[in-house]
Amino acid sequence: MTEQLSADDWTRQGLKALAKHGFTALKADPLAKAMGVSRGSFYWHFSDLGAFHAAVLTRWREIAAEQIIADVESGGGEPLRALLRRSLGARLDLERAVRNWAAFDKAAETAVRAIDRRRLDYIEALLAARGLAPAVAQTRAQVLYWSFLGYALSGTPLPPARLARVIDELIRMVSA
Amino acid sequence: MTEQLSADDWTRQGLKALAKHGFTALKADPLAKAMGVSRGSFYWHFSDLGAFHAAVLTRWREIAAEQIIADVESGGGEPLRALLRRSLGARLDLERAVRNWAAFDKAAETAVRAIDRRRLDYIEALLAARGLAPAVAQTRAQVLYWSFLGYALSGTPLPPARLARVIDELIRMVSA
DNA sequence: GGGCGTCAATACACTAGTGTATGGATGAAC
DNA sequence: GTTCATCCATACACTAGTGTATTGACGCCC
Repeated sequence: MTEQLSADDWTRQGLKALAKHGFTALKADPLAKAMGVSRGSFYWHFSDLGAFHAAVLTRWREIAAEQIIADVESGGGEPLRALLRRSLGARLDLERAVRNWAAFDKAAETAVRAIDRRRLDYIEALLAARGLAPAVAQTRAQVLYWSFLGYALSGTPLPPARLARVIDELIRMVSA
Repeated sequence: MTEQLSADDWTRQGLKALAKHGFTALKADPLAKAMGVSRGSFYWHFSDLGAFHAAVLTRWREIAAEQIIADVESGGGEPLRALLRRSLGARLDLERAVRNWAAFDKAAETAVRAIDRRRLDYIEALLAARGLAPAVAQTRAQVLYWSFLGYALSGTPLPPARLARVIDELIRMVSA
């Protein structure tokens, strides 16, 4: 009987709804309808909405972390360029939704902060490896990351042609 | 009788609530309670929530535009530096709240887009005036504005000491 | 083939909010 | 001092969602 749902099915659906409709869509009733079951199932797998939200956030943290790793390994060339290409090219709806959520929910804010720390440290290390002094690397990593966030949250994807130019500019900006 | 409220009093309160609690606080009932009146007043001044939201957005557009003007005029020195000092130093809760809102509300999104256009054009003109070629000015203005947005939306204000270093870096980055 | 664990449907009481209709207070205008 | 517009209160019906309690279907194990 594979018709039965697991808690994981619910969190997966949660992430999907989150990316597509924002955190306001993380409600038991609409999700249940979207999955073709009743809330009875939801409340069997999760004690309440809070528990469900926590599960969704945990899953997001894993994904967001995985992506960093993937970016590190992701290519032969310049790791910085590879990272930018991958970050600025990807679907960023989920990123945007979680960060919006973080403005309203303490747990989401904590998750976002953790991911930010991790990404920032990684970028900083990349810049240091390219020969920047620690203090400079820190500031430029910060600015570079803000640029990424601003782009992600603006919600307007770049046409590929401009994207290439933007990446070149970004690399120039953080280079000695 | 100055005890009576005007539509403007409501929108002002709306902006306050927006900055403090986010767009989910833009509801008739809680706002009325906060102002010590009943929803009867609200529904006298506004036909429905949509009309109220539109009024709040209109007011925000005026403010956000005014701020740009103020930044242009704001000082003797480098206009770019003055702009950055003022933008990165200000309270950005309202900015953040409106942009969050824009992810859920079409009218808010339109308002945000309009303000973005205006600010981008202004920054681009500043960079062009500093001697950058048009294409370069466009790209760097874009990146600079993203950095601002990323900072604004990250919700973590910088300590003044780091802020000075960040501004120096930003100016270096967009300079020939 | 009874009992048990797993998963889901249903019905219930509850909360927070919308919008409407109606009526009341207050001040100005005549 | 009546009439009128303005502004607010109250009561109502409605919607969308929460969480709980009870019950039912299904498969498995022995």
